Amino acid sequence: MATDPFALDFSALRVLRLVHGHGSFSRTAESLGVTQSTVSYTMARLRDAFGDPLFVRQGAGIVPTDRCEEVVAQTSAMLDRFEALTAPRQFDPAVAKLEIGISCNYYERVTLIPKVMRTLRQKAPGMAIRIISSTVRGKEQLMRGDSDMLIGPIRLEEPSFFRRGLLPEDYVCIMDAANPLARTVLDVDTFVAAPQVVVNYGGSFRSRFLVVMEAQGHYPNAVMEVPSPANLPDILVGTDMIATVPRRIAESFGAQVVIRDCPFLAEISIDLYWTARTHVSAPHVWLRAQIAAAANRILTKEAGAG
Amino acid sequence: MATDPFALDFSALRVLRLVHGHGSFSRTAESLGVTQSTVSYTMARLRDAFGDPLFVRQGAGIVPTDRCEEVVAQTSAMLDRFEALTAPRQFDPAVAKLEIGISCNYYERVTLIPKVMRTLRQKAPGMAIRIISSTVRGKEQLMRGDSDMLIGPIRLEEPSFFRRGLLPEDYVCIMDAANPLARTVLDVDTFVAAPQVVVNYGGSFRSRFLVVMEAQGHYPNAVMEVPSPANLPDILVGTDMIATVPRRIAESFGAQVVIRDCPFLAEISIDLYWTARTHVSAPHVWLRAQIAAAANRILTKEAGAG
DNA sequence: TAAAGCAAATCGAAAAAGTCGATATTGGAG
DNA sequence: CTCCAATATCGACTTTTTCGATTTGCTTTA
Repeated sequence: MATDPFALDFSALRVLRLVHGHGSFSRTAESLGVTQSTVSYTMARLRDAFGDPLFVRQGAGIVPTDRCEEVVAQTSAMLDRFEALTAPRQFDPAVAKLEIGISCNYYERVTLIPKVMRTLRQKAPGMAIRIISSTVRGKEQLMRGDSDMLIGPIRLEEPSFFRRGLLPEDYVCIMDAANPLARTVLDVDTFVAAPQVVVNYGGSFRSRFLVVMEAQGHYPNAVMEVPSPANLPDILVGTDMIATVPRRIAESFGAQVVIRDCPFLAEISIDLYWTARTHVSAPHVWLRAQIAAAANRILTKEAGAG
Repeated sequence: MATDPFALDFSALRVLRLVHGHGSFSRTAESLGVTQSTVSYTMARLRDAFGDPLFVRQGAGIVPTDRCEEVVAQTSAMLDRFEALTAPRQFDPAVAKLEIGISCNYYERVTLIPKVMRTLRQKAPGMAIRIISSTVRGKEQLMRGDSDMLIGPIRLEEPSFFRRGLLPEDYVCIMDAANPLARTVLDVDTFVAAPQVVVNYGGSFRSRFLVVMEAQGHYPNAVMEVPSPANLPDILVGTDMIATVPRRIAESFGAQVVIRDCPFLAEISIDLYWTARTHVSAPHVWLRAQIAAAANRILTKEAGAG
C-alpha cells in the first residue's frame, strides 16, 4: 500500500489508542459505532504508515508490539494536545450544541447531577450530558477519553489530572423503621454485630468506613453484597439488616428508612476530575463551574436548614 | 460545514504551516505541486475545524490571526514529532527508495556532494538527493521542512538544531596566471588595493575574510560582486582582478587560475545541520554518516598529499 | 481430531471526501 | 472606476473511506 504517514488523521490515531486500550478491534469498532471492517482498514493504514504490525495475535486476543507502545505513547500525548488546541475558546451556553461525558456513580447521580441538569436545561439547552457508570474504572475512562470528567469519592494523585473538591461527605446507617436498632444509639459492638448489606460498587471498592473499621480491627457482619446503593430501601425493609451509606444518599431515601449515626467516623470528599484535554475548553470550563455551583447550593441549603 | 477537527490529517497541518511560512495560498500550492483550489479547500477545512479565519486579507497579502499563531506553533511541533515518530527505524541502503533534501551552496556542491553521490550510487541506488541552494535562507529552509539537512560555513547556535563539523576551511586568492600579482607574495597593502571580485552568495552574506579585514580597518577594492564563485575563472582570466575564495574551491578550478595566500587569515568550519525531525530516522542517520565519511576522505587525502 | 467459536482480514459496492480546471468574487492599487 | 492579483467557489472526476457479507486463521470445546 505504501501509505504516506502524513495522510493519517487524528481519528486514526484515536482508533489506535482505543484498540490499544481495549485490546480488541471489534470492541473498538463497537465503542465508536462503526463496523469492525472499518477499524481493520484503519489499522491496516496505521500498520503501513508505521511500518510495523503494531498488534500481533496471541492466544485469544492481540498484544501490542514494542513499536506500538512507543507510537501510542507519543500519539496519545499528541491527541490530548490537539484536543486542547481545537477546543472552542469562546462559548455561548444559549446556542452551543455539544455533548459532554461524565463518569460517576449512584451517589452523584442522586445528589448532584439532577441539580446540574436543571441548570443546564435552562441555560444551555443544546448541551447534552452523557453519564457513564464509573464503577471502579473511572480513571481509565477519563484517560481513554470515554468520558470528559469524573466525579466521585476517589483520590487521584497523578499530576496529569486536575481536581476540584465538591462536597464533604460522611457515612450513616440506614434500616427499616421497625428494626429494633432504629431505637438505639449504635455503639461499635452493636454495629459490628448487625447484619450488614455492603455496597461494593460493582468492583472491589471498599467504602471508607470499612477501611476505618478494619484499621481498628473490626469486620462487619456482611450478609449481603450489592453493586449499588440504588434500591437499598427495598432490600432493607422488613428485615433486620442495616446498611452504611453516604449521608446524602440516606437522605434521598426519605421516609423509607430511618437514619442513625455510624459509630465509625469516616470523612470523604466528593471531587471533580478532568484532564489537560478539556482544561481550556470554554464549554468544559463553564460546565465545571455549574457543577461546582450546584455543589455549593447543596452545602448552603444544608447549612441554612441545619 | 462543521468539520470534525479529528478528521484533519497531518498533510493539512503541513499546508497550514506552509501557508504561514509563505504568507500565500498560491505559493504554497505551487511548492506542493497542487492547485491553489486544493490549498483553498484545505484551508477552509482548517478554518472550520479551528473555528477561526486563521488568515485575514490585508493589503497585498494575508496576515495570520492570533489564534493562527497559536495553532501553528502547536501543530508545527506536533508535525516534527510525528515525522520523527514515523521515520523508518531500520534501513537497508541497497533497497530503500526515498528522497532527502539538502540545502547547500556552491562550495559544498563542488567539494563534498560529488563524493557523497559516488558513494550513494554504489551503496544506495534508490536514494535520491534533492539539492536546493541555501543562499542565505538555509536556516528557514531547514526549519520549514524545505530541506532535511543544511551544509555550510554558518553557525546556528539555537539548541533546536543538531550539528556535526565536517571540514575546516580557509581563504586563498585566485587570479589569472598572467596577472603580475601572481608572481608576488600578497601583502596587506597589495591585497587591499587589488581590484576584487567579491562573492556575496546571493544575499548579504559576508565571507569571513571580509569580516576579518574590516575588523582591522581595511576595505577591499571591490570592483564586481557576483552571487556565486561558480564561474570566477571565466571572469578573472584576462583581467587584473583577483578573488578570494575558500581554498578547496580555488583548487577545484585547477590550472585555470593561480592560487596565492591571502594576507588575512580567516578560518571557518563547514558544518552539517539537521533537526529533531530526522534525528532518529535510519536513512538520515546513514546519509549523515556517509557525508561525514566523505569529508574525512577529503581530509585524509589532503594530509597524505601535503 | 473434528467441530465450533471468535476475532481479524478481505471483498465488492456504495458513500464520502479530495482534487482539478475553470470561473467568480474580493479588496486594493493605479 | 477599472485593472490586477489573490482567494473563494463550482461542477466534474478521482480517490478514499465505509459498510455488509464472507473468508481465513487460531483456540477452545466436544
